[in-house]
Amino acid sequence: MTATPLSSADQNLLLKLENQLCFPLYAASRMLTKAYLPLLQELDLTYPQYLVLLLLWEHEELTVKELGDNLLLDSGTLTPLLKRMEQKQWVSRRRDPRDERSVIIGLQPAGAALRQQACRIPEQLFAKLGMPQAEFEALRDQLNHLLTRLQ
Amino acid sequence: MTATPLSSADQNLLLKLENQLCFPLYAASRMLTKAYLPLLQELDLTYPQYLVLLLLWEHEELTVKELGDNLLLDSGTLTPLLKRMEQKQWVSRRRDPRDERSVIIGLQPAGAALRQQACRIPEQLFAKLGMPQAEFEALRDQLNHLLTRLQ
DNA sequence: TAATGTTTAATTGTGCGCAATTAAATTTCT
DNA sequence: AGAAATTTAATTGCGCACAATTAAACATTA
Repeated sequence: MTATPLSSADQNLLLKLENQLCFPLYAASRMLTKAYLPLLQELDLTYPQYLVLLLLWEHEELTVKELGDNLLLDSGTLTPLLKRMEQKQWVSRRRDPRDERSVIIGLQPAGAALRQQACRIPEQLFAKLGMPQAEFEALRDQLNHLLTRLQ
Repeated sequence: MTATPLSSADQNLLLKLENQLCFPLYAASRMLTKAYLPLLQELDLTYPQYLVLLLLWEHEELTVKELGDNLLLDSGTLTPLLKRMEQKQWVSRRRDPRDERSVIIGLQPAGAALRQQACRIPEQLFAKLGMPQAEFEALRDQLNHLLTRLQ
């Protein structure tokens, strides 16, 4: 299969930021994370720390590996992040006695208690967005679909 | 306007990663940037550096402020990034003689020359995605729309 | 069982992102 | 003109992201 050469006019169009998929994705992601900031600051949380808690509120205990598989983050990101969360007494870290390679992350009482205050965040953010529900769900589903393509 | 309380079952649903907008956005953005990596590494570029060049190929000269307005990045991010690009002789940095507060970023020959190799990246990436064109454009347009909401 | 290969976290080093502060230049107001 | 407010970059400090390497634990296989 031979690549068709593009005219330079076509290239000019393709090189514009707004015609690409990646830039709007990159920028919207950062702006949306920024919209979370005031809500998360009340809980002294960063966005990736909030994601870790979302998973732990659902599963109680997860290994670093499992957290990484779910969040698509590696130990280079998670290890220092989890150590900071341990210092704040939100999570615990211990080796799995049945497989000493794995580190099990558990919820401490303070981390479990945060759920009460955090459980309103999704609604608050949805309200802040002021986006029709159908549009919200369509975009979310397309992004989840893209995500499966990218793995 | 009074907030309607949610059932705890509803809250459980809302707190799941895949039901939120932000996580798929955050994860897809990182994974898509990662898909650019092999293409950008051939040019010794990072993704945000590539974005700066996309703008300069179009406009030849832009101030740090204008770059920041376009990319939604501030000087805390751009200043060190542009200094690294200056060291590699891709861009030039000089004060605007008509307004000494502004720093004008221009293209150096090596930076202009990169365009020849980079102009194929958008097509290569689109091919790599293997996504129907209509789906690509719909997602891109929805993200651009979300982006205007978030500004 | 001993050697080989794989899996899992941790570590190291680099480059963003961004809030907060500082300092200089310019604009606006009185 | 002079004072006050605004704009613009740079700096500082912190927390991700992630590639690459290391080391330990476990699994597989000869």
